[in-house]
Parts: sequence; structure tokens; C-alpha cells
Amino acid sequence: MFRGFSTLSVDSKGRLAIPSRYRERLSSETGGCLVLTLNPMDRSLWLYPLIEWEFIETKLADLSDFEKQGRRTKQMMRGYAADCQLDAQGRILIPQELRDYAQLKKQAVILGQGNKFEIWDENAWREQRDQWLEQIGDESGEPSDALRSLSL
Amino acid sequence: MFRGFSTLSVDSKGRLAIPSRYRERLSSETGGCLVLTLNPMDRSLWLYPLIEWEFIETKLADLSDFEKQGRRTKQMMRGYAADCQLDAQGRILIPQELRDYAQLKKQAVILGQGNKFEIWDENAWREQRDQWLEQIGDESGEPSDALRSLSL
DNA sequence: GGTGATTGTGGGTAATTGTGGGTAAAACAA
DNA sequence: TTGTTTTACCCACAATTACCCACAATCACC
Repeated sequence: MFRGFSTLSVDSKGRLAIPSRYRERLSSETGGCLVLTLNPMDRSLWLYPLIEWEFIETKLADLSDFEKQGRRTKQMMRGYAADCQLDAQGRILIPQELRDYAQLKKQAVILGQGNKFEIWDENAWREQRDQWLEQIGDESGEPSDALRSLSL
Repeated sequence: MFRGFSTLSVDSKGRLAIPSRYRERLSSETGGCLVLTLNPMDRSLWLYPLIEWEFIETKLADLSDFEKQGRRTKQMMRGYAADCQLDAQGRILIPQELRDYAQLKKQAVILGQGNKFEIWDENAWREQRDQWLEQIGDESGEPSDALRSLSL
């Protein structure tokens, strides 16, 4: 499971260095093959080791083509999925299209999220975070059943 | 499985270059024989390796002739199916009729979608995409059961 | 606190890839 | 047949990407 937070810079060529603490694991697990795609829920990107992605792909393939939301989710995630490799310096090249989607500027943030990483523009991330913190703290909203029975 | 996104130009002769990362796979699997047809769900095109298409064709043949949607789907997809070959530069020629259907102008977009590719006019694609993303992210709409239990 | 190793960042160069157009062969119409 | 349009094949340029090397900031260790 991946976890943790780092701020990183996206250079002029659109490259982003993966923090070194993850590199060995990534290259041993999948030979450095990764899949980068968009997160359809937020303006951010998801980065999967290839093995994990292939599992996700089977889950997506099971979604019906005749159910609208499912079809679109499938289309988006598969359509924007980009194979990438760590270069000799442990960086990946983020395709222009995905940079635009996540509105990545100079500074980015990478978050370990279990089977994947989430990549945000730094400013966008801070705004979202503050907004969510406010909402969670707001007791007026009803938590779902799953949350209600969750002890952390 | 095909995945990934590219923007490409359709030149004045109606040719479109398949991204090089797919070329080897396409020529080895099927000797570069492809089938291009319309996507009956959207104003876009589907591009299949011949092998995949032949499988699709058997599925279409099984659709009843006495059920309206099925008959139309069959008619459309088979009727507009065009054989094509990669040329020496890895391009395919898109028949005028199909270019018109998908309203392809100068810039196009190609999306890997599992067993096939989807080809869109760039502007049409961006409009659709933004619209769908809004719907996917729209919390007010009820997610389907399939999505509700989906962890990516 | 100084020193050395590691990590993150930037940029140059060479190879690959996408694009456009010229020309010849083929298909079609008159 | 002849003339016209369409398709296939070829070459060439421009932009992008992959690969390499180098520096600077950070961290760990003595």
C-alpha cells in the first residue's frame, strides 16, 4: 500500500520525479511500467503500477455499455490512460493532455492512496483540502451508513 | 487491450496517422488489416483489428431482425464497415462517408478503448468530455449500483 | 557542524514520430 | 478509348520525445 505526501515540481518538459522512497518498489513490481490516467471525480490524476491497472481494467470492462454513467467512466479512464516508464532519474513524463486536465502548473503534489498515487496541482490541492475539512467538520451533513459505523 | 489518448491531424487527403506505439501490435496481430466503422452511440468512429472485427460480426449476426434497435445497429455497423490498411507511414485513409458522419475536420482525437479505438473530431470530443465529466462528478445524481460498489 | 551521499531539478543532443506534399498507378466516368 | 478523380507509395521537414550528463539542495552520518 502506498501512503504519504510529497510536493514536487513539474519541469518545462512536463516531467515529474517520483519520490525515491517509492522507486525501488515500482521498478521491482512492474519493471517501472506505470499507467497514468485521469481521476474522473476530481481534477487530478491517478498513477497505477501496471499490475494494479490491469486489475482495474478488468473491473472497468465489466461495466455495462448500456448504462450511461458506467460507460462514460470506462471511456474516460481507459481513453486517457497513458503508459509511462520511470526514466533514469526516476521521473515520468506527463502527457500534455493530462497536465491540462489536472491544471498542473509548476508545483504539484503526490499522495499515496493505497493501490495508486494521486497527483494534484499544489494550489488546487490546498483549496480542495481546506474546503473538505470545512465540510467534514460541519456536523449538519448526514454521514452515510458506512461512515457512521466506521471507527478510526 | 488498447488504451490511451492522442491528438492527430487529418490531412487534406483524409489520412490519419495511427500513433506509433500501437503500430507494431496492429501489424503483427492482423498483418495491418483493420476495419473502420461508425459508432452508433456517438458521432465517432470505431477502428478494430480485423480479428476483433470478425468476432464483433458474429455477435451482430446474432441480433434479431425483429427488434428495431438491434436491426439498426447491425445495419449501420456492418453497412459502413470499411477495410483499411496501414500505409508505409502508419496511416489509414478514412473514407469520405465516415469522415462526414463523425464530422472530422482538421484535428482529430484517437482513444484506446479495449478491443478497439475510438476516433473523434477534436472539438466534438472536448465538448462531450466536459459534459460527461460534469455528470460523473455531479453528486446529486444517483450512481448506479455497479458504480456505487466500485473501488478504483 | 562538517562531510559525503542521495535526491530533485534543469537542460543539451540525437533519434523517433507526425505531418505535408509530389508523383505514379489505379479506379471511375464520359 | 480518353480524361478526371481517387488512392497508394515515396521522400522530406519539423516537432516531440527519450536518453544522457551536470549541478544544487537536502538529508544522513560521523
